[in-house]
Amino acid sequence: MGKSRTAPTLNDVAKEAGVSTATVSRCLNSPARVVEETRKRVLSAVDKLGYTPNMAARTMAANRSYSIGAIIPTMDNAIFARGLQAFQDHLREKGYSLLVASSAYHPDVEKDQIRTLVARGVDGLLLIGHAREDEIYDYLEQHQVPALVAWSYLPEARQPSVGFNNRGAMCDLARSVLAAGHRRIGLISGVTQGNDRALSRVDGARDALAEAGMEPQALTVIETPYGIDNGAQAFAELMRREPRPTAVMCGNDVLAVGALREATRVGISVPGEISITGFDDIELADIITPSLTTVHVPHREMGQKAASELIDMVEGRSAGRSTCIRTHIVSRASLAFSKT
Amino acid sequence: MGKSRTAPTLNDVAKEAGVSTATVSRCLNSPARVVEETRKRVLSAVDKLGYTPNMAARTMAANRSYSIGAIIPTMDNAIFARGLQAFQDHLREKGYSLLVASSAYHPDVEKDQIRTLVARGVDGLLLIGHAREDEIYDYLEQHQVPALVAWSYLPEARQPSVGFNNRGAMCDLARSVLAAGHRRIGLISGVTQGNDRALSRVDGARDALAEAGMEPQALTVIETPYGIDNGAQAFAELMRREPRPTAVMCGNDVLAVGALREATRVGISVPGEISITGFDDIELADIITPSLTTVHVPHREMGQKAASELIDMVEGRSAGRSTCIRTHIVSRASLAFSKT
DNA sequence: ATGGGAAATGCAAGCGCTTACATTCGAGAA
DNA sequence: TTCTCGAATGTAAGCGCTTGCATTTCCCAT
Repeated sequence: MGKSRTAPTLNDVAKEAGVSTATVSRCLNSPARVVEETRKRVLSAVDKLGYTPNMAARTMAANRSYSIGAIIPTMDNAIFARGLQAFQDHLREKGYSLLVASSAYHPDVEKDQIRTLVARGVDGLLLIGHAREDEIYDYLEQHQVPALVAWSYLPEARQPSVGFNNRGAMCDLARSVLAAGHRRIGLISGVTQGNDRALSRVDGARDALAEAGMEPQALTVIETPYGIDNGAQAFAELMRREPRPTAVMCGNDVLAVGALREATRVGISVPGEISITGFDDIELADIITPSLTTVHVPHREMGQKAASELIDMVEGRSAGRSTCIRTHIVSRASLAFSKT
Repeated sequence: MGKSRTAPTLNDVAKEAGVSTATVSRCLNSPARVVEETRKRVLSAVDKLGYTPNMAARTMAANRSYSIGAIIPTMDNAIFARGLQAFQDHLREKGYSLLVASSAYHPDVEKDQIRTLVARGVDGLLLIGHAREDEIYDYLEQHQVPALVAWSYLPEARQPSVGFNNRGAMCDLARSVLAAGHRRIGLISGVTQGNDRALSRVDGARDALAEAGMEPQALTVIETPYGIDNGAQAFAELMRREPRPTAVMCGNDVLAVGALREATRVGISVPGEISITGFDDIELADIITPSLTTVHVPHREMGQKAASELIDMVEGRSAGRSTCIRTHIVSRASLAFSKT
């Protein structure tokens, strides 16, 4: 309503309502401490003036920003985008805002972003995966910024995590592949350097082979950054290997889609000649032809749980509990019995 | 390095370097105003103490936060995620952080988010589409927060925009459909209420029909929220209409994928019996079978341009220039000549 | 009536930084 | 040598809010 050039402050509201700024502040933050009549007066003044608290000032005075930072490798990938969306929805419900940064899978960038977000006074931080210099965790501790790891579940790690068992899930999937009679398996992994999730998935596949009494060489691993084209290229390379694998497992669905595309391009039938598996179960997995056998990860649930746990930590209700989100294998067309 | 319980402040640095806080501040913000020798001393003190400026304090004192807010309908959709990624990359390069909120296509939620972000002191705001109460623009003006609209280009609108011509692009695409001999066309649109992009796309399709001298009834429009399942459902409904359309244009690729899936499910051949088109050219469009004829939108370019324009506005270098991003039609398998 | 004590409110000191203005310094001009 | 003036630095007043502590108010037991 006001035609004032500058936004109303707590002081303006206080004057308007005929109380002190302290009372107005209390009205807004712990209404119970203010008697009803006063509260009404204050709130109507707030309304009349169209007052909105200045968060920077509040942050400074209370040393609390009601904002949470999240650093994810990339938003390009539907996986993170979806989880992040759920995370932010829940945050918002609880009155927190989300500061997002993305590291492009670059440890140095991530480190920098962490400093930036901490300097911005975030109350808590969501990080993807555990692999990270100890120094960073020290820094976070020193600054008393609670951090929660997601997309990975490692209860014994220094940081609490809300995620899933990448290794176990991949092992289960590999068991299915083995059960389908495949004995020469290719694995297109994401870059494992600084990415514990990618690494765990590789380990999981190895576990299954070992368990079946097979030699490690039965598994040919290629590492490549996540991306459709990279998946396609890696697949092409695997096809040149002798002996050719009869099944290609992929570190995530994006790589798998690339592999599938390449197979189609060069006329290799899937799953006729070669079986392919993915990981994550993004929408794409069910849409593509042939549909992808993959590991379903409940990203929304994870984002939601991560938000609520992180808020509990921030508000001192928890010292950091780890939660394991259950995944399951989704069997679709791309995996079939080995013909050999 | 310090084992102090609390982070070092400007004051600590000043003491360490034997100068006043003003000098330290100047060192950090306008180094040229400080003589070299002093600067060196200060910077090494900064280093030694591991000082990081407190952004809340800075925001408060300078009335400048070096953060930009973005409110997008959803991150679930790959389109926004990708554009947003580019946006934030560029922001970061220029020293800005990104505050993200999503409105779930809900005007009220969006309004609320705008207030929240303004209260948080963002220096500028990125909004998707123009359709919005005037009151909101007044509010933004009153608070002197520059806002830029993206995903839509409307040079004559109140707010500057960096986007593309939704109407023109859809019109072009519809021309191709007509050129392929289709005369009964179905259109699965996103919800147009409060979504100028969706509405423009419908208008664009109508333009092409009118241009070809066809009656408006030749176009059957169904509105549904974006989503694969919704696209499938809408497609099913279109198939029940008499006379059945020979081509179904979709408001975006996600809807188109749904339509395609439904066609496959009920055994309607695409493009044999029915042609389908999308909009956006997400990765999916090229992966799916049959591949989707669609409008290619350079999202990364748009995000990038939006960031640089918005920063220009924030830093007073521009009063808000609008930029039109060029789109083009990508012809793939899903559109073919009408057999009838 | 009155004293006591809890509840409600006010007072004012910061939070860490920027910046207008004041002061100091040094070098060249007179 | 003294004066002038611009450059370098210091001083200190906020920015808008929260919160510990002081003060006032009000209700009830006595």
